Amino acid sequence: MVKGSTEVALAIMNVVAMVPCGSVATYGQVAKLAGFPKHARYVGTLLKNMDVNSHLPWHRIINGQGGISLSKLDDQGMNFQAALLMAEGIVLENGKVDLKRYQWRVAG
DNA sequence: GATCAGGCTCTAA
DNA sequence: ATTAGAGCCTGAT
Repeated sequence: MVKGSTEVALAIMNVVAMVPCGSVATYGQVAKLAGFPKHARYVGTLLKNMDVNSHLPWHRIINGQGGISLSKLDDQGMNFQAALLMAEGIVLENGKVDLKRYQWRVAG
């Protein structure tokens, strides 16, 4: 992962890695915190390339509407990401997350 | 080297 | 509040 990664990728996955458990962050937020408010798309593009071995909370990254853009479905017939989110105590309503309740707020 | 596509967001009507 | 168009950047072909 580190090899071939640009400073943008490093900054993004750095922010993603610091997202607290039980909270979610939007692509734009991660990109902005990373220092690249325009790289909202790249966040997804990057996480897409990331494997589960990345041990990064990529599942905590969702779009601005609190919805999951992924199409990956698990045995439960639901989004694989959604399952991970619920596993952290996050409640999904209508397949979406209440950003007002779970969106990650920067402590500092 | 150029072109196309993508897990998005912002601004305008 | 919803719909439509433009913008930014990288990865793959």
